Amino acid sequence: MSTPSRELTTTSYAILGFLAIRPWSTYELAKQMRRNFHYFWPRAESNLYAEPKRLISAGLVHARSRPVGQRRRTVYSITVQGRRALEQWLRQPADASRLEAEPLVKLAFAENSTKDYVLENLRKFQDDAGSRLRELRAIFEEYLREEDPFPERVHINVVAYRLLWDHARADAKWAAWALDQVERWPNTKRPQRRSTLMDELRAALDTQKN
Amino acid sequence: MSTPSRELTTTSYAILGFLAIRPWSTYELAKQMRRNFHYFWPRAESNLYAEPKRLISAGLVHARSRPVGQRRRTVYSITVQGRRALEQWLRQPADASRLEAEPLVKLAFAENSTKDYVLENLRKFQDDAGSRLRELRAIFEEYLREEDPFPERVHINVVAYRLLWDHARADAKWAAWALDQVERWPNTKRPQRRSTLMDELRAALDTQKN
DNA sequence: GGACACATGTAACGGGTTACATGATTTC
DNA sequence: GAAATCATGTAACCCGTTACATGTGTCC
Repeated sequence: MSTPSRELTTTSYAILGFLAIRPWSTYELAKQMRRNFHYFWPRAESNLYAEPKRLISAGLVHARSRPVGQRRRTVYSITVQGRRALEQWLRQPADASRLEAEPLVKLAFAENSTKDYVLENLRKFQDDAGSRLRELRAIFEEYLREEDPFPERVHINVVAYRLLWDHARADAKWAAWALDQVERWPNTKRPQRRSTLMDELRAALDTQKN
Repeated sequence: MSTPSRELTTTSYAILGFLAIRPWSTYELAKQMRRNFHYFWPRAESNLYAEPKRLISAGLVHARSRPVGQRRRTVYSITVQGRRALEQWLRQPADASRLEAEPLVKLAFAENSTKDYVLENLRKFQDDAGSRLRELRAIFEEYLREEDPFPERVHINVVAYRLLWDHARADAKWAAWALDQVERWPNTKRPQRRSTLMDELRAALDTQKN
């Protein structure tokens, strides 16, 4: 077995996974990642231009470049070894998912801010959830019109997109509720009556029952 | 105004925010971040030992170290400038939150795996959501017993924790549903009847109505 | 007095980011 | 034929990570 000198990253395997579907040029890959992976594996596009080279030196991918004017376009395809490596990677347990939410960091220190700024922050969060919802709806409707580019993958995508949808929904709902809560604060430094807050906590705990 | 030579990161401001509550030693800070921030701003603990130094060189924090045996313990406190910097940072709009979900990356390439491995992956995801739920419940109950260490911050924490709770709930629910869906796949490469999948999509879209 | 968890870091490396550059293609 | 946008990268920097090292209290 050929151990690659350097460990590949999740991003490498994401590229490899796309190449297992069909050959792509880097730009197409980048566009595809932006469309599909952006919500759960966000990466700067410039980064994606470096990855295939690592895959090549590990022998998992090979490149074929044709001249286009003075430039050349490189199209990558997966090798047999690449498929094996991908399959093997898929057998390892995945790392836990990880959320990085700067809006929550700012909220956590609200005492040092004003209600107006806190509300503004929440509204932005809400807008953001709203646009995710809209984008996902557009994708879903594409599926319903049977215009999805890889119909043989529909079963997988339906399952995966559903989580993104649920997250966006949860975010939107929470934002509306949070906005309402913050409005009830006398100011950022002082809680409202503790008992009403405890009711909210109990309400949350109750949602687990069903 | 004193522009710090190097831009501070969100992690720096997170530390600064804690120091705005009271002075802490680095170790306490690390413990506190692990407890509270771990879910929405995960960072390796070793990283936290470097941050205060940057804050010091920006004049936002000062250190007082006392010997403890042959070592010394350093306790950091926020300066007046530090408070100003924190307040100013809180006024800027926050970056969008960002999810990195390797389990979804693996799911997205399920065609190259087997149902068993896909199911295993989902079960791990489910367990993970379950333990988050349990940990959050423990925290909530601490609040209900009025044993929370910073009662003057309860209003903020209730709002912030509620989002984490909703996410964990959404994850757990999705995992159960996804497990069921995957069971219905003939195999990882072939979808079940398309129309039943489209029904799932429509069901998702319907959730937005209420 | 050995083991073990708690406490406090340092060193080195690298993946990912931002910023920049420039060729090709379409639009008007 | 100018402007805008699509396509294809490179360079440099740095935050965060992993791995390591070692002191301190405490439990038995």
